[in-house]
Amino acid sequence: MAGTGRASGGVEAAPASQQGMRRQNLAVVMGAVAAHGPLSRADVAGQTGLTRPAVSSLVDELIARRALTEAETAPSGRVGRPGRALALNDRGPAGLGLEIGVAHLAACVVDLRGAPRVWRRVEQANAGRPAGQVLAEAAALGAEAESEAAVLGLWVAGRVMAVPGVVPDGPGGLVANAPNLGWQTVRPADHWPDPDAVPEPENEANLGALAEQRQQGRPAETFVHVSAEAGIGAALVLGGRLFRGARGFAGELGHLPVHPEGPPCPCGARGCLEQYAGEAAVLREAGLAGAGDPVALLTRRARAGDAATLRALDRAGRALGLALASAVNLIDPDALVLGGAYAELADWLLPPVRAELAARVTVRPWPPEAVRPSALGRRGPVLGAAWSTVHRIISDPAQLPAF
Amino acid sequence: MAGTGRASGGVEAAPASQQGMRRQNLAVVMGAVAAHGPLSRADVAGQTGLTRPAVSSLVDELIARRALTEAETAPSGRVGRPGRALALNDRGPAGLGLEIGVAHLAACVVDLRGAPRVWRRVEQANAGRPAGQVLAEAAALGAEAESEAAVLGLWVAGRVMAVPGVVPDGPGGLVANAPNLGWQTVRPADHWPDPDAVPEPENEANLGALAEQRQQGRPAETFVHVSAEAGIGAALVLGGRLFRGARGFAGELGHLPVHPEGPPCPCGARGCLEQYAGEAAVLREAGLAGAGDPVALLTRRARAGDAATLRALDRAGRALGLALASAVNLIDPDALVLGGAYAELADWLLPPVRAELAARVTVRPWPPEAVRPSALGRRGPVLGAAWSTVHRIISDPAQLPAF
DNA sequence: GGGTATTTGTAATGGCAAAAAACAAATTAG
DNA sequence: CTAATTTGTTTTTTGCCATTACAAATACCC
Repeated sequence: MAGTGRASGGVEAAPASQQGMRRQNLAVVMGAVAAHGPLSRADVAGQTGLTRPAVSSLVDELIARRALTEAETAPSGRVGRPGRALALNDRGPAGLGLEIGVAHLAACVVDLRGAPRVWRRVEQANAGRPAGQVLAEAAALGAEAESEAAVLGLWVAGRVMAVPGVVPDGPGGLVANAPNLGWQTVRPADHWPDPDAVPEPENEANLGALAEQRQQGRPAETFVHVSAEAGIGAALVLGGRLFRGARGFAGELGHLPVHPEGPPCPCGARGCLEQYAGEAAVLREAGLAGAGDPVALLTRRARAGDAATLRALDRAGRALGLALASAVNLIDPDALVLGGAYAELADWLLPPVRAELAARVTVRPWPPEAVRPSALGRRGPVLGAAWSTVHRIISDPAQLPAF
Repeated sequence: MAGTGRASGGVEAAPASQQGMRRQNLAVVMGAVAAHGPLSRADVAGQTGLTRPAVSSLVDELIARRALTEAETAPSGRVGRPGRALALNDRGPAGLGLEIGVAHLAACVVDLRGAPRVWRRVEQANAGRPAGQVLAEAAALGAEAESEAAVLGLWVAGRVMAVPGVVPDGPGGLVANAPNLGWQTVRPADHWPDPDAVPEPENEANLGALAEQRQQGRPAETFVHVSAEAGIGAALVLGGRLFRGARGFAGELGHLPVHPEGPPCPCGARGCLEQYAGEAAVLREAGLAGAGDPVALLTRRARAGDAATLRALDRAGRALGLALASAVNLIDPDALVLGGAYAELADWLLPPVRAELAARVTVRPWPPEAVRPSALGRRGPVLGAAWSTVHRIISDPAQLPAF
């Protein structure tokens, strides 16, 4: 995965060297500045446990690598020589996020502080079109965003692309399957015009979850991020790290058996959650035909008080709550986040979801507020894609080129 | 948790020091010897990437700490000076495992190589008795085992106790709730006669999972270990590490909603797995009264071909398969292990479990052999308790006293 | 059987990074 | 203006691994 490192696991640890020590301490300093705002060298020493001379040396290197900058000395108000504030460089390395959606392309660039500085979004239907064509357009959008970022003094140090599909582990950068786009084993590198700017693909639900984690001030360490586009997927963040499963298939929430003898699902089973809370099922139950943006349509009808729509949403919410009850009993997260289309329908989905959870999560305390809509909505995946590069740099600044 | 370290997570990493480097490299050497049998210093250097002089120095220290021993020089057959074989010391530090079951006490001591050297087991009913009394008897059993181990040249470097209940995180060593024993917020330290020999409590299902992981030659990195005693619990091993959830409640498989409108459960919900695959439910469905060992009774009846018993077990297996289908779709493990009582009933449970999984896990390949009975059966938890100390020593030998 | 090549383990040396100690610089308190 | 305090750097020390060199123990070859 991009940014947080794929699960390593195993007993076979690498030996520690002096370079490794240096590398880790660079990351420690970087992390302290990232987490606790502008700090002086002495503050960093106090926070991390490193000595002041060590911090000085590390900071020198981080400044040389354009990761940190020295701000002007702030009037501290306390006695003694004032420290010189260190902050993450907002005119240095940056992360590019791309997104290929069913109905849009998006790009954004964020600086090291995490602030989005460049936005691009194009509404266009991508389903069924040749992958090479779509990727070329995404590349053009990304190049535009990069050149606009260059004007702001930013240079892109990493590129990650959100796609609505399965992205297996491994260095290949392969999209194994993206049914809503009609993609099968597509390798972006094969179609990208600039071979030095090929982005690493990643599942959009995973990136949305990373974005959500960052968005929270004190992020939930362990949570489940549910995201509905055409299918229903969940991303698991466990102990602060994205968990992808043994084969990269974790989070297939849409095929949890909700009513064992329920309606058949194209997957071959019966009573899967998608048959109750999937986009097609909700539209069918509400008696609507899917013209235009189905989420907007549902929102309009629900707000107007249409009985069939409200009934369909309630049914979807109860089924979702049932599936999430299984997730909570298994995983014991401290939060559930509804993202994607569910975030926009939260007004109608949350009550039945919370009711089911209250009834079915009984062996541990479960406050209803633990399930909440995503704060980022549709921008989550792009932001997560861009942020994941920033996260990678902050957790290992040694990979930046020295000047 | 005992042995593998509780989830640390978070961005706040500790700074690396030279002592830390040394510490890690001691563990690297130790891990290489533990994983790949007897090795010479040169072999270790080749395997780990450390240089021979570094390995020499590290090995000296490990020998001084009684973690490694030098065996006699083996006739290698190759040209050149033969290396001196290093092996884990089987006359040095050891791990004590204790177990408090509903109907027994158990203790065992394993040496650094993982071999059990001392066994103790007492069949006795512990449910409902005063915790202090039971703990005193367990302490006596443990002391016996320790003194027998001393005769073999082993000294106990850590003590872990398996209990059928909830053990929250934190240093306290607290058993929050063990319904089958009738314990509520019991702190072993308060009742232990020898304050220097207080064991750290840990949930028995978790320890059983650790034991299972070690038992496998090439251990499954990510698997779910289902264990049925009176309740149904699951331990999750994700990426090689035990996962306990945000609050320590992960793996409450028994209360996954299997049939949403099913029979009411004491937990307050309806249709929980325990109402189909729990001990009480199976006995009721089979028309049996719980006299004596209920698992032995069920096995006997099933072997005799009793129709009601077979029907009850089939029903339990299908419900279990349904719940496990949810687990597989969510977690994407590469194996499911049936432990505890389920291991002994595997002949009758496996077919329906596998059938349900085959029908309901469709979005990823799922070979039926991926679900298998535990190889250790009832000894899993004690062994896991003892092994967890060994694991702790191997992954950080610096904590051993120097001589 | 003796010499040579090969491999192992140790000893001496060097380099690197952080810790410790000492010091210069910049501010506030009086 | 002086003393106290805090910051950041310079210098020295310490600890550990890498490199190099070397002694020891075996197999191979003649």
